[in-house]
Amino acid sequence: MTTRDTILNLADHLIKDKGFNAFSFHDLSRTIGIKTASIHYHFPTKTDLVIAVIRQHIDRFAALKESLADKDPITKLRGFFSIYAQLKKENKVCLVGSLATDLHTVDERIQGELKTLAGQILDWVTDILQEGQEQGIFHFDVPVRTKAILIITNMMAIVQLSRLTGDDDFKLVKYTILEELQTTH
Amino acid sequence: MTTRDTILNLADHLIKDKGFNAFSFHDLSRTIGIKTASIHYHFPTKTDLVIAVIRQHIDRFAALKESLADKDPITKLRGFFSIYAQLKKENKVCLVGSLATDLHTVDERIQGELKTLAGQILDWVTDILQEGQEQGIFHFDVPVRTKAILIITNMMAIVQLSRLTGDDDFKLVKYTILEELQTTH
DNA sequence: GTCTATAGGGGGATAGAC
DNA sequence: GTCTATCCCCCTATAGAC
Repeated sequence: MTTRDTILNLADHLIKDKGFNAFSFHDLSRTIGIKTASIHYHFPTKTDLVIAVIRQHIDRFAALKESLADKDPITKLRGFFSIYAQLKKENKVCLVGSLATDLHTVDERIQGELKTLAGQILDWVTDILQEGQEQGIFHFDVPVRTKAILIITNMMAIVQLSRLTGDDDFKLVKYTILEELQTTH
Repeated sequence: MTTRDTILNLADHLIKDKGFNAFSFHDLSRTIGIKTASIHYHFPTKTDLVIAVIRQHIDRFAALKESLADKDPITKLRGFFSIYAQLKKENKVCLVGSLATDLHTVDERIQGELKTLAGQILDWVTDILQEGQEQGIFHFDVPVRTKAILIITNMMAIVQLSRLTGDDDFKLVKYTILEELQTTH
């Protein structure tokens, strides 16, 4: 792995573990074993680094969506949930939630990139739910975009809240959503 | 209002606006019009200040619960939602969400206090849902504590996510939850 | 690409005068 | 209770050698 990618992945980890304002070039430097000045060669500013982190998420998200394109809606939704399951396993929160709470402290370029990522997530979950509803697999009474927001907010916040109420609450939420979607009311 | 309370309320505002690691004694100093050294007279350390902020939330939450004790479950739930509606109005996020994302960067005493607040919130919403279900006003198929977690996570995260997807999404979520709870499936 | 050295600012906290 | 003065540390970022 290139040094650039090592920095990128570690920054990604740190933002989801500690938040934007708590992670420093020294954190990266110490762990990777290069000096902070060297990091600036790969990413001129902290803003540039965070933008690259978000873009990596956008790319990986698109790749996940693509890899599941011909699967059934349940498999797609499980694929979406696996992102958060991995976060929970590492006791991290999601990038969108982490940066959204810090939104008023970051560069406008970061805010713009984050809106792109959030829009992409919302669009994909909306598509999955739409497809499942049309196939008679998912059942819900509210507009599909609204249902997508409800599910995304459940995921976003349970990785945060379960840090306080108990780690098992993540699986509880995940399974409940999957069950509830497939139940005929 | 005492200087102590002024500091407390401003710190509360800043944590929900910018996050724990982004707000400084200088922010407080500049706005209030006293020097940073004077703030340490009222709160020896930043940790002490944040703990006082959380305790104020615990007290106000208990007061809200008490003031609605003899009301119907729908009124109680609307009262709970009004906390987040006020946050959304000011484009802030909730204290629990803000500090949960920064959890690994704060003192253990803060973590403990925050767990108390989260537990209190979960208990109250669980009680409200239980009462509504027993009265035949609310309808849901999952365990009552689970349903409480789903609703709380919707609220926690929609104040974050709607910073990115659009402020109107808050009301959408609020009304959808209230409608869905009262719908017979 | 990575280093040393350093600039320039901001952070929380304390001592002691008033 | 609030002030001035100060300490010491951490932060992002840059210049220039290697």
